[in-house]
Amino acid sequence: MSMPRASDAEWEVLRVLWDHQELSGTDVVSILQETTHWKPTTIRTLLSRLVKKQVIGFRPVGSGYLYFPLMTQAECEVTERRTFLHKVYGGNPRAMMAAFLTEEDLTPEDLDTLQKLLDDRRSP
Amino acid sequence: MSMPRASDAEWEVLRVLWDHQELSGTDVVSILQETTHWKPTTIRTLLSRLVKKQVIGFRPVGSGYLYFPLMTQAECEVTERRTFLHKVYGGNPRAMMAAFLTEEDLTPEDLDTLQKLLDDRRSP
DNA sequence: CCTCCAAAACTACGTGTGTAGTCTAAATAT
DNA sequence: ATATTTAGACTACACACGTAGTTTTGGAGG
Repeated sequence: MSMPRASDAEWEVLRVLWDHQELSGTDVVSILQETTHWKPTTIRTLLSRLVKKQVIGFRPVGSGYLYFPLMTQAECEVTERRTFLHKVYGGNPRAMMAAFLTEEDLTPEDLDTLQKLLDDRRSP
Repeated sequence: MSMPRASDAEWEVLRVLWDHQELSGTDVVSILQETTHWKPTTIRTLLSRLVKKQVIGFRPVGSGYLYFPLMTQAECEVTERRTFLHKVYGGNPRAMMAAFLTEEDLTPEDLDTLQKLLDDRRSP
């Protein structure tokens, strides 16, 4: 029915899998230990929860498994955006964009990029 | 220290208080019962939790209390934006804006509005 | 084969959240 | 003054999450 959601910590794990396509649990652990303080068991718990939510899958390879994403980053982003947009801006993307534009720190380059995107969007 | 966060359900309650400045618990209940299926006790639980988090305050008036926001909607939005931005876009607002611009449904009017905001932002 | 280690599985625990029931004290109606 | 309704306080409970310890098991080495 409804799209599964990944928690903050799970999202970190997902990022690693999106970057590598397919990894053994052990590899996921090593990679995440470079950037977090999580214990290996913590990381494995997160992997299991993602499997249960069917956001990632795994297949046996020799001994052990390889884990891989079942949902693309873009798909997960959509879910998060919708959730956020609904919660904070009542589903109104204009209000949200306005808030980001007027209140977040954007560099001149950011603004240039946006202008380009906007141009593309407006003149097909 | 760190900004308190309001959950999804709590945010609904907050919206009501932001819209009315100050309301009795009973009024909050009536208002929310028009738009949700929540039982009065549920709504009161949410009010209590918001008080505990110090996102709203209350003062006695006659019998009963009046509840009022301690944080503005803008302040709470900032917290949520930061959280979302960090979780999904690694804190990169450009990536996020790009995603919204290219993938969310924006009407031509939305795009016009954005263009105006962008103009304001770019030419001081 | 038996022992030992690392990978995977299972269990755990405090806190937040959605959702509400129950109990008590105060206001209201008779 | 007493009975009744009700607002607010207190309690509950299942499930998500962050975070990890403990147990089991399947090879690796002797």
